[in-house]
Amino acid sequence: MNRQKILIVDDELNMRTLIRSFLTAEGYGVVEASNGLDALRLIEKTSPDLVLIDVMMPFMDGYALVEEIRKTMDVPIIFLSAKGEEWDKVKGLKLGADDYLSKPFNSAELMARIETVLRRANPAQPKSQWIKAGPFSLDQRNHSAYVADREILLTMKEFQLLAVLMQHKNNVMSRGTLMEMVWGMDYGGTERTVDTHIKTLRMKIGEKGTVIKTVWGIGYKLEV
Amino acid sequence: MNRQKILIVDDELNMRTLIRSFLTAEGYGVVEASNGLDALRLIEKTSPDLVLIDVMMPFMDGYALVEEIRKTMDVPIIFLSAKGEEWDKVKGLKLGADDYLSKPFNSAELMARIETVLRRANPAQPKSQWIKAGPFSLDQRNHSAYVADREILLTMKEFQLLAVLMQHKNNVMSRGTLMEMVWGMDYGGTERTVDTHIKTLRMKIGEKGTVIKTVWGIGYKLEV
DNA sequence: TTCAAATCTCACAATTTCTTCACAGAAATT
DNA sequence: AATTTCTGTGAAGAAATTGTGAGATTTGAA
Repeated sequence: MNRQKILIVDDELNMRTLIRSFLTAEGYGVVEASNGLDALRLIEKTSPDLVLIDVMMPFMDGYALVEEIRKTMDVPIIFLSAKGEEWDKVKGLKLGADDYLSKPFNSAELMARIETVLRRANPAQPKSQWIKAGPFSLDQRNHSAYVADREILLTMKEFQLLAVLMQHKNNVMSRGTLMEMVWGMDYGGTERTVDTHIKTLRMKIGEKGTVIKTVWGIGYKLEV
Repeated sequence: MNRQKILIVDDELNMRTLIRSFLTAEGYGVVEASNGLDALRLIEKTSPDLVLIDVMMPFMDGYALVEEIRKTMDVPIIFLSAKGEEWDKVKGLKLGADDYLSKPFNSAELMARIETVLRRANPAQPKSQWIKAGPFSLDQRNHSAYVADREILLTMKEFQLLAVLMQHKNNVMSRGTLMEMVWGMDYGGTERTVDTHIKTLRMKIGEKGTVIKTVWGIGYKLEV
């Protein structure tokens, strides 16, 4: 759950299998795509932490894929040059890739590049991406939420509201404070909106909904 | 030492005395001025961390005073509206006040505003909010109360009533004073309401309920 | 644009808290 | 002892706050 996801984009099944075996052995999660369109779809859907892209692929080649990805996402990208292929380093990096690697490569090489790129991508917050409190854990980057290993799907407001409550677990938060922290300092709406989101949060959390306590006359508290 | 200084500007002595008792009980340092000119002089001299200003004052009213202060200082300011007066929120805040409070107000309200404004002005002070007296301890921020490590659930009025008694432990508090401090200074209800809350407080406290002594003909006292 | 999801608001129901009152009982006063 | 004054307390209902469903509005993606 906490581990980082890597998307492999390569049209050769053997290559994907090989790389996946490297990555899973190191504890990374792996998602695979055999072409550019699948890759774009999977990036949307799974928000990988890193994308490995083979330059030479049918239909949409690596360069084109990077261009597409960069229109919407800022995910780190490493290029893999095809076997024996001439590598145009400058072209790849200019297009927005973060690093490149020429086949054949060995696992140590690959891991070293991956770690470097990932570290560069999240410089000062290796763990602040994750918030944990009681049965909850949130991945702020992926916007994914778990209640005791069960994933729940939250909207933006619900997610942020839960995040604030978790960051201040066991502390009462007034509706005003919550409004300030989630909606912004000078939001003009009614504070009762908080109640509505608390309602749906409790519903989505399910059984354990009672962990969000109402503190009468004050606000809400996440008690864990 | 490190405690924060608050300047009270109000022409009514009673009001200043009342507010001072709130503030000193909370550990703030207090400076008082009865008019705008004195206030300006004291701000120069003592550099308070916060200024409480009554809107209605002879000679220089609150609005004029804020204008003067803002010419040289950026100290946080909270307006107090005069008794029964119509509050022009927009005018006050536009002029540079950071918050406002309408009389009658109670100590908890005042403290909440003060803390919010001070925190906003100086965002690095995790000041603890615990009050202790005898077997009791209260966390005002979390609205949680303990009797000898056992948590008891108090309503707002009960909590504030106990807080006031604790802040003045071993001193007799008349019903009128308690009313003033918990309900606000010119609350219109009957003082016997205090009795009812004392009753439920004693019940919730349990065995040790007798620490709230009745002082016949005068009021109540927390004896610890 | 057009649609669907997300968000916000509102009204009313449900719940909790607060206040008042009346009367019983205790303490002081005569 | 009788009387007066004050306090304890249970209960009713007033008031305040929260829960919630439904519909309006906004946002975001295709």
